[in-house]
Amino acid sequence: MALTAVSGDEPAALSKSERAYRWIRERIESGRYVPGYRLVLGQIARELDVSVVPVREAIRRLEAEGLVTFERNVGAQVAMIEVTEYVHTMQSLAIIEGAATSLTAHLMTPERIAAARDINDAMAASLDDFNPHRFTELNKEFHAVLYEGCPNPHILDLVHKGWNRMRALRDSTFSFVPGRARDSVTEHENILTLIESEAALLDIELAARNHRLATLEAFTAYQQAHGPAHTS
Amino acid sequence: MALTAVSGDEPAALSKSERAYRWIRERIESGRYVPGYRLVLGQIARELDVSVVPVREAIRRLEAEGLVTFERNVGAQVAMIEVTEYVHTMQSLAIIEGAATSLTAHLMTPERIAAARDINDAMAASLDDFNPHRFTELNKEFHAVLYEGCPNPHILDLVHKGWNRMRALRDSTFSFVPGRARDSVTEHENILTLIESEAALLDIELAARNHRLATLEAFTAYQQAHGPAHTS
DNA sequence: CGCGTCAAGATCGTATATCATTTGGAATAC
DNA sequence: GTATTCCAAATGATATACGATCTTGACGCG
Repeated sequence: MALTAVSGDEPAALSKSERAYRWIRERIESGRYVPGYRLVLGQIARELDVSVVPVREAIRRLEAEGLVTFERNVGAQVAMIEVTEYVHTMQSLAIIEGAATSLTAHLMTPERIAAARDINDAMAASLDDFNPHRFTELNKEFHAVLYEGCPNPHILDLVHKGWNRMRALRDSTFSFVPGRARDSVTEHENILTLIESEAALLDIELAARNHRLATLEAFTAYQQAHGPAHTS
Repeated sequence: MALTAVSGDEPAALSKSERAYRWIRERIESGRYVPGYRLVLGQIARELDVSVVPVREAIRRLEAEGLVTFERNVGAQVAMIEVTEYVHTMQSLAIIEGAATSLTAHLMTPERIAAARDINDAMAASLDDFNPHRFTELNKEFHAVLYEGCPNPHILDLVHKGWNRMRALRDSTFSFVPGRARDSVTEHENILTLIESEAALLDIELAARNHRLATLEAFTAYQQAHGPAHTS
């Protein structure tokens, strides 16, 4: 009942604040809003055909999640990541993702392991004709297969947030450190073998953790050698 | 003018939205707003002598942080924690806090270790004439000494957020599981010994992790035996 | 006596309006 | 030519107003 169709459209079961949130977030995650991009309230409000109030709320949520930074009376911009923060985030991601992987290990079916191995094979195949962006995508998929079944949703959430922070860096470490990709594929296979053989969970956890820490070390070593990249 | 000390002054270097955020958060963390307490926008706005808009933004931020839950057209309330979520949060806290502790271990000065030991001695002394609330406070202080110097601010932040979630449960596990407190003190001393003797970082990490996991297991075992407590 | 319907109050959702702050550039003085 | 001051446009911050939705309890019917 109550066809109050005066204003034209119903709430669509989604508040405008929520719509704004998803809209902005999607644009950040898809890369259309690059790190440092300035989010102007009025402009976004016009594009979404809403007032600024819901947009403000959306940005506040994104701020609390760390996807955007905010300065009073100045505005919001897509969060940037500096080298030091990258290192810290990678380190914590190593710990959390390692734990998530080991917690998921005994739930891995042969099918899922096969799927992971397929992805890793694709990564190996792409080593010639190397495309960092593509490789990073596959890398993410590979690890997602290993931890997405994690029975602890809280840890899973932390892993996702960690990956989100990483996206602020254009194409992850593989863009900078050429040799790292090949080692990475080898370590992937090693992790899969551990899971298949039902190795001790701690061994799996440490393998996954050290895999990521090795990537981080490759990055920092490269930084040392070549001077800081233009990450700001 | 200035009927109330808070009205027409200058911005005081703090936006109203920010003030509302801190005000609500302080009330939640101090326990004045217990889990489940309903946060009514208009009421809070009147108490702070501001309009509802800044209050809304504050609550959005708190929502994104997980301190409050929100339902459309119904309102916000201080986040509650159910048993299953408690287990998941404790598990992730075990992992993160263990990592934080080991990362901080080699930065621990003899003074800080002594401070931690003093706190643990106080915990031991309070075992007779047991007060769960007091014991929980000391427990938090003890661990804080062990990880607050963590060089990775990101991990430190995660530890804090984990503890925040825990507060939603009245007085932690020590209220339920009488025997656990004594074991806890022993394990604390064990951790301190490991740090003092500069044991392998992994051993320290696992000791800290298992210490918390043991508390969790004591809780779940108690749950099994006595039926679910009234945690809602 | 129980259940459905409806109306009133409470509360949330959003738009509009106004004030405050920042920022960039033009005008002016040196 | 450079530096400084000041003004105006852009943008953010907040208040107020009104419509939408939910909750609650009264009322009538079976």
